[in-house]
Amino acid sequence: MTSLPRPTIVWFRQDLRLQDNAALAYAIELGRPIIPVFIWSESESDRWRPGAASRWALHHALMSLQADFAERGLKLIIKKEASCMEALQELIQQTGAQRIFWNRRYEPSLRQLDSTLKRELISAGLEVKSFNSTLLNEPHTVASGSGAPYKVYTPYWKKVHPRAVDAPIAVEVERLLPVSMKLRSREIADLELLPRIAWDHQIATAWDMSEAAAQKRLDSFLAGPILNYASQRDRPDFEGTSSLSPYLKWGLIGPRQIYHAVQQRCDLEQEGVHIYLKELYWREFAYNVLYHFPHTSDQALRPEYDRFPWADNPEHLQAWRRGRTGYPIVDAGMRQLWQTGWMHNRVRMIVSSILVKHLLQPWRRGAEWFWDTLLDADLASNSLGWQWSGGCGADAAPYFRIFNPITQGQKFDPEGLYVRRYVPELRGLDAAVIHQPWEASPLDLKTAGLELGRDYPLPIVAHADGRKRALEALALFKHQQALVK
DNA sequence: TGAAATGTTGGGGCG
DNA sequence: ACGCCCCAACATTTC
Repeated sequence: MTSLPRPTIVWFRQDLRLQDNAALAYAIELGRPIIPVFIWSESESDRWRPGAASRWALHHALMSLQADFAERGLKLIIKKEASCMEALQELIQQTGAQRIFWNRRYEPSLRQLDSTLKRELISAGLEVKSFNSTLLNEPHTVASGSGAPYKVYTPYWKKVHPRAVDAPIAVEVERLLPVSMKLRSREIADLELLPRIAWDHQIATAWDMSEAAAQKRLDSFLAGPILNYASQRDRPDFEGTSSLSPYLKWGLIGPRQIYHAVQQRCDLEQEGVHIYLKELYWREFAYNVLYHFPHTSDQALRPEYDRFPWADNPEHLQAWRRGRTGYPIVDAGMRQLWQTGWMHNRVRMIVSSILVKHLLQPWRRGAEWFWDTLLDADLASNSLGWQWSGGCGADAAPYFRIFNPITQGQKFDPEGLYVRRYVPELRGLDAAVIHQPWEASPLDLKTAGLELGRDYPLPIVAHADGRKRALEALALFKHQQALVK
């Protein structure tokens, strides 16, 4: 019997694509049969196990990746085990694989898991290689002049943006070699990533979770919206943003691909293009902060804020979650999130300001809800965003920065189109009052067929009162902290 | 990637 | 013609 070439395992995790996949490309270079595998080991995840919406996205991303491999005669192996090590060992024993490659992850608990695994696999005699396919600049390569990690975006950006970005890796998929033996694999459905009760209908019509769809979305964004990005990105009533975040989440597209497509197809002098690239670096900055300050998914970067006396009001929290705060722009955002698995970024800032400032709820409650409901739920970006709103993080909003949900609505949804789309009970109201229905005249309300307090709630707290309360609470806290020091 | 309060300026109405 | 007031528009400061 001729000795068969030993296959290479490519372990897919948050890089569910064929193109620009460094681990896969390197495996192909070796010219040996490849076993692509995905492992679901829930018991190994910490409290930030993927939320319901991103599990939905994962299911569809795996279906798509499996189909893409099947087209080339390969089977994406699905494993469901208590531990990744167990799953990998079984595969190694069964196939005689000698090498295992993957693309690196950066979430603190996953990084720890990966480094343990790498050690164990090496000591078991395997060749293990890891790659970067997720970031433009990995956090360990970025430090300030003094050697400290950056905590402020602008100096971070100034440091990294002049660096050359590696071109996306062209993966020669036609050279993919399958293994000849039949390998045991679970069905993707066995992972039970889909919801038990079918709440995903609208999400399914809004999102096609495939590598091809990600590229299509990139193409259409670069062909139009990016030109007006400077002004339109803040308008939730238009599709002015890239909407690529759900694809970035599981790596259906990578930032190198986005960056180079922008470089090649866009006028870099244009303001919108420039601002968009800066947004891509916000994602990088978020990874940088979480990597260097691994506690910031759970605790404030500024430790004194963990002693802030946040309110604990389950009714308020629930009203916020369900989009029943009585502020139309907030409720539209929360319902967009619930219905579509995504929320416009401008509105994310408004809804988080309401929760943390007007309602004084802990930013962690908001982060947990976003984690469960966002298709793009990303630990680094989510933590950074919520700590920004909470005023307790890196480059955070100062404590006195409190959004006015009425003026924000009027400014960024001037016709009320966004509100009408997601808060149907307000559809009959005129643009002049749609962001403050309590100001509508009795006639307006009658015409709109609306009774406040019955069909739509009155504001959960009057803006002026909520603002005043937050300012007082935070000023008092600042004062007390100053005394403690 | 704020909002509100306060300050300043300048045009126009009007006695 | 002039001073006075009002107030919008803009600028600055304060939270």
